[in-house]
Amino acid sequence: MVLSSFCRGDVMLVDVCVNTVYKADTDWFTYRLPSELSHIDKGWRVIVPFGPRTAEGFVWAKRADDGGATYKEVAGTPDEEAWFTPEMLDTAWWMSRHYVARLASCLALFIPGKSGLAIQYHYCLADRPETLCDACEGLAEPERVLYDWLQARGGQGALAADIQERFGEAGTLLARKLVKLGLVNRQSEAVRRSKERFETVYSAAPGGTAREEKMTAKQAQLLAWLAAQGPSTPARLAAAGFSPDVVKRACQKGLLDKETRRVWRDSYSELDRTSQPAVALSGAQQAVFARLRAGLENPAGRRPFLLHGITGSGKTEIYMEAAAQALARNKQALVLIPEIGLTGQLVTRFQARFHERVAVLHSRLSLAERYDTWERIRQNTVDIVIGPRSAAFAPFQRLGLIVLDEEHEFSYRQEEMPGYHAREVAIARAERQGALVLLGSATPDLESYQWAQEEKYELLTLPERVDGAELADVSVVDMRAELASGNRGVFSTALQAALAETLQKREQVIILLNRRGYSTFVMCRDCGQVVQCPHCSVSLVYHRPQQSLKCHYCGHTQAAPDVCPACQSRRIRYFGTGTQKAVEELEKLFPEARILRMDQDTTGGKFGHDKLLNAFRRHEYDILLGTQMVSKGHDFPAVTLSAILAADSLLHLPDFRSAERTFALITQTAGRSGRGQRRGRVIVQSYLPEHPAIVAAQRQDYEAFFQTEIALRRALFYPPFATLFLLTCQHAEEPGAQALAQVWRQKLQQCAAAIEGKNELYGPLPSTIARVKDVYHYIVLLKTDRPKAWQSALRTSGILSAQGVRLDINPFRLF
DNA sequence: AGCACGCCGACT
DNA sequence: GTCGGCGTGCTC
Repeated sequence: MVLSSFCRGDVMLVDVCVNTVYKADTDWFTYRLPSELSHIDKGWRVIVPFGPRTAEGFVWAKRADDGGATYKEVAGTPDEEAWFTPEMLDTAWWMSRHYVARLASCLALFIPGKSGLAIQYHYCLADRPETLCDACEGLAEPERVLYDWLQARGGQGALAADIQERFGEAGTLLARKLVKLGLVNRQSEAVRRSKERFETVYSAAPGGTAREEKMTAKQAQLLAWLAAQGPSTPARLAAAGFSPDVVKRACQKGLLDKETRRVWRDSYSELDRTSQPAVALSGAQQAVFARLRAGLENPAGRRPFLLHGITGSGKTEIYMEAAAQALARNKQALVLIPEIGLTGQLVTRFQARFHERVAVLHSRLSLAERYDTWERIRQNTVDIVIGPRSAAFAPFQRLGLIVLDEEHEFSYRQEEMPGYHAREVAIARAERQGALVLLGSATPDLESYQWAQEEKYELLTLPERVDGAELADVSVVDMRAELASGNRGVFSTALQAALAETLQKREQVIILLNRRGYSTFVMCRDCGQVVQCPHCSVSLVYHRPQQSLKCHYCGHTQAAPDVCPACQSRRIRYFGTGTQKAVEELEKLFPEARILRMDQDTTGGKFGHDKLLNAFRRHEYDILLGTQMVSKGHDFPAVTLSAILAADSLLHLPDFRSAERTFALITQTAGRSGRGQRRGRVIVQSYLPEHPAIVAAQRQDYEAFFQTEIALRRALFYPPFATLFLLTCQHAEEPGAQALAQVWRQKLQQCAAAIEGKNELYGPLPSTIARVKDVYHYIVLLKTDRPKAWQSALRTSGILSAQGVRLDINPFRLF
């Protein structure tokens, strides 16, 4: 019997991944399990002492004591069962090795908010022996004030948060000093960051009606109402005219059953839930779906599917059919989307078809709401989850399908450490749970398409729009010629003509300009000085509504100057066009048009995006002008013209993915046009119309773009042919950042000697934006065809415990 | 990240 | 002689 090895007297040890920042190369620390916690096992969340701190930890392994050393004890657990399933533990392990990250930080991703516990420090006066009186008398003034304040609070003491509220940041330091002097005791307590919410519900007791003779008229009414309406909360009963007194008496008489039940918090549950039946699939869709169904039926040897479907080809219908198939097999489906709020009607359509079986995880949900949704997933009460990349870590136990919509989007990569890619995590989890992966895009990531060519993925295509709609007609306007002919505005003559025509026909327009603000930089005509952010190495952007200059990197704001800050000249001018100025120009050109601006500055609040997009959909506006967020997956049938004002803005960035991003941006924007019965037009304004990315985008020819770009990647040794390791070294002083980068370059050079294959090392180089928020950034870049060897070499290089160094594997940008 | 230890300069 | 600066090292 397995239990025999756990007999009484055996001391059990656990290896615990501590979920806090520390500088050591180890992934776990060993603790003793006290006998009252002997039920704790692999995958449990625990509370452990860690140095002078109390911390949250995750049990990685459990074993019998070898008597070799003494260990601290596990202090407790916040849970009644293991938090992590074996599959989650395994996925986290894979992530920690693949991304060269700490195991605890990978495990933490499986918890909403990355931690389930908040550690509260509690200070109270020590029982003061007489010997300490002197210390007390000799206190300096600030400590004295805190001491007296604590004394006034009596036995209850104060939390660190209370002290900070009263005395500010300095209060924490004062409190520590008092602890050191022995005048004050500090205790730590771990509290759960999110608590379940319960509500009371009343229902008619089964035998209640049999006692009719004892019932008052009101009570009879109450029972009848409950019989009709079902179990109800006190609030609902009160609203129906039954006072708390009536309910209480009825309950005492045994007429009612009182019950407490868990409430699932979800501020999105009241969204549009109009029912929509399944739509019949077209021929091409059916062919694609047949492959997917075969994949769902026969998991053996199955690869991830890449669905390359042009814009408007009905990818969402395929996702829904595949999800329905998974549900029919009693499996769960996860639909990942780049960012909620920018997903058009995908959520609405899923909810319309699958109703309450769908849960939406939203980046703007509160922590409590996220916790509740995770609990519902864990309890298997939802079958379909739609969410952003963080949803890839939800506690599924019977996944049948993972969909990544718009799989090329960069928001699938997490910028904070560990810098994972949701596609890679999805594939890792799917392998472990036997789920099918479906990646969908009109402009697949070059890497994904290459894997499809190499048959690591199975390629599915939807080459035509549904209902015979035609792809929009794309024309490119050479802005150099426009400038030569004397038009210095942001709207070319061709675009102005197209706008006039479209507005006259009462059709809608989407215009993309990838820069927010009014003017993109401010320069003095006499000394040539451009106004820079005092904390970052970027120029400040003029925002007209506030009459201020803003930094788009750190948020620094200052008043817009009338004279040059450097030479006091009055010949200071505003250059470049952002969305604010573009709207202003548009208003001058078309005074009658109703224009809606959409960028980060106009989309605040929980439903910021939805509000604007819905107003545009209701045709309350003629023109939608904004940053990239206007180009993402929306479906507006009345839009027949879309335009990109500065299509080459991304091409100037020093990044090997610039062309890929430009092609995707143009194609996606073009896809917004002509989705209804009328054919759409697209106007692309560029100073580099001959660039291959723009030429291919004009023809909407992904295949051609892929062929030229992949050849470049191969020749220049870039992903998918190389794996990139990007080290970013940060320091408050520029020489410090450079020196740190130099040290790491040398370390990498030493590693390279032991790793065969192609390894190319670059740097130290100042990052494109050398300073952000007063911190200097230098980079070292490694390109290699031996990623596995480098992952293990870097793991033992001390990088996990190094100060001011971060490592990204295949980062989504290099600058 | 915290916090302790420890090794040198400005004060009683 | 000692208070306190922050460099270095550790967290089972």
